[in-house]
Amino acid sequence: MTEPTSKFDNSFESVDPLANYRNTCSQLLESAVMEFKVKKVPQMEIPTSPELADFAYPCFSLAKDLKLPPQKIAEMLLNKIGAVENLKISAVKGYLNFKINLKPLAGATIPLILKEKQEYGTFPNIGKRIILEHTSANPNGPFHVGRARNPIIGDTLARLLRKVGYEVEVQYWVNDMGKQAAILGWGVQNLSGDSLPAAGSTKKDHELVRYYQSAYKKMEEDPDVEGVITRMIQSYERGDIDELNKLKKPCSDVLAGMVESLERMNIFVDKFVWESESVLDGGVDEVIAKLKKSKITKEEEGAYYLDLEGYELGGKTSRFVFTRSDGTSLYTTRDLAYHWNKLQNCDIAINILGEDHKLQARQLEIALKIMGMEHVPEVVFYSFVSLEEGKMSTRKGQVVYLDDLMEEAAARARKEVETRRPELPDDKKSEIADVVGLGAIRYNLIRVQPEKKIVFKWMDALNFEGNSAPFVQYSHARACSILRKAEEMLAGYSDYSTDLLDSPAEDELIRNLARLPSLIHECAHTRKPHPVAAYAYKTAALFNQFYKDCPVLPAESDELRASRLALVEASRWALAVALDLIGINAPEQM
RNA sequence: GGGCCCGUGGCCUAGUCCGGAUAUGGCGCCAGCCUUCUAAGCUGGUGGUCCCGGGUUCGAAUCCCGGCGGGUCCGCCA
Repeated sequence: MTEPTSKFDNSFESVDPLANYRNTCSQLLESAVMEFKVKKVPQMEIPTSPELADFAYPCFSLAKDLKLPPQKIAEMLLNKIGAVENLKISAVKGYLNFKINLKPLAGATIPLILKEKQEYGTFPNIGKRIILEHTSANPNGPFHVGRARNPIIGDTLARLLRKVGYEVEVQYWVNDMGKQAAILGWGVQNLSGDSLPAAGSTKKDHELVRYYQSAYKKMEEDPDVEGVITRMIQSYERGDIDELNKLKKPCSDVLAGMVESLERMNIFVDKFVWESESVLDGGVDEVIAKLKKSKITKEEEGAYYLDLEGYELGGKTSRFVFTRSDGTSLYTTRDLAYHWNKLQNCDIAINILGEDHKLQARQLEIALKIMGMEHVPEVVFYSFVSLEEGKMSTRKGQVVYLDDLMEEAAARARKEVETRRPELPDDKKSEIADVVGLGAIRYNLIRVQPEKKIVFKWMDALNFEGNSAPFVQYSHARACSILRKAEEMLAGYSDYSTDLLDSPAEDELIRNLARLPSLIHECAHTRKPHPVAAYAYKTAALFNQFYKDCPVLPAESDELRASRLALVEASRWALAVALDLIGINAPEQM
């Protein structure tokens, strides 16, 4: 199964306004370089600042081969290529620069966006199926912010992958076995709600986590309780269906509360797969049987493990234990069964995991290969969100719950709306506050590359200015406001001419709008969500610039007004598309 | 002890894979801009040993080696 490379393959003219130009430039470049008779496939790059060029080729390495100054090479290439329609090619400081003329670019980009609207940047179906697993948090209590990064990265990637034409199924693997499920189950069966501290919310996850916390404490204090819990674990791991069903109920209740939180964040799961299913349907037994046949499988006191000595896993790890002495399975075994099954039902499996799972993911991969699975899951790892005081911990009370963060964000946004738009009806205010507040949270957690750790600060999470979701949403709302007013004054723009858009602000904005499809393509295929946030911000900033420099409704002529209105609408859709990809709603007013 | 990841102005951050054009932007701070389409905005200024030391190269934030600091992992837990 070969993935399309991150290099663009130029077959998407109808989706990407830059595709034709990129194709042409690289062909011109390639044939010109070929004349030097060097074996080199020149790679174009996107220059740091867009005024310079849309594509550029640095001539330094060629200069070395030919023993000529880079600038000289650039000039020679320029001469060989000569004049090309719609392109301005120049040789500057050792670079061969290709700049697309604004008029043809605007003429290709704006009508395309106006036609596609929300579908701008949507690529044709690839005919491949992806199962993307994200979150899979234990259902024993509400989400805290430390865990929120997982669903946010996962959901954004799912949106990106769908946008470039994959069929994506999002799965959440529910850990309903394990010790934490037994503790929760014991708590619900043996504790009365009155004896517990009041819940911070009426949501099921917040209510039930009290049983978990209290049961955990009792288990630590009382060996009898621990004994009971251990027996519960043993019986359901042997496949005791009654015991499992008893435990599944509270898990499922907690999960319902967690899902509510996810949905409020615009995150939707297609399928929940229960860990216990892999035991009940024989999947785990199958895995154990397969692994036992491996040459590197060893046994010690009845427990079976893979001897991974030769795999260079680092540290002191060399064993992957897949059955206990009593023959029952471990979490990793069940995870293996889940993945065995999952991989059979998709072309590509992607998992979003915390960096603490790196070793485990590697072991899983090795075990899958030993079992004869030819493809293994791709994993996107992320670092943790911690507090300034340190790691988040539910038991130490050192947590910020996602629900509380969402409430606070919405409340803060509500206050802003109240002062800015006092005339709006109440429900409209609330609606805007929600969209802005929750957008700020998602934006803040997706804008940083996943491998960097994040220290949670209320000030950052609730930032409504600068590099933030509300900044982008505000630009979108401004665009919508102009369009609304245009409609009121019946200023249609069917006879606009993109040729009239030639100020510097318009130029930069249009070039940026044209880049969106290739950005989407790149981000999806490299599995990097964070540049989408940067793009949304950049587009909003350029739109604000345009907004300030180029009066739309008060434009000097009807034709100019019509043309600018077209650009406003195109910008509006690009902003909406980018926001949607990061799961943020684009309000029409705020 | 070993493996993996991170280390860019006071704070946050892009760029790092694939080395090149004056290192991207935000927050903060300072000075301006609301009688023209929403000031959650715009303009200008301030601020950098790209953790440190070597090496490779015409050229290193980027590649290699060695340190330092932080995160994370190394269970018959999940």
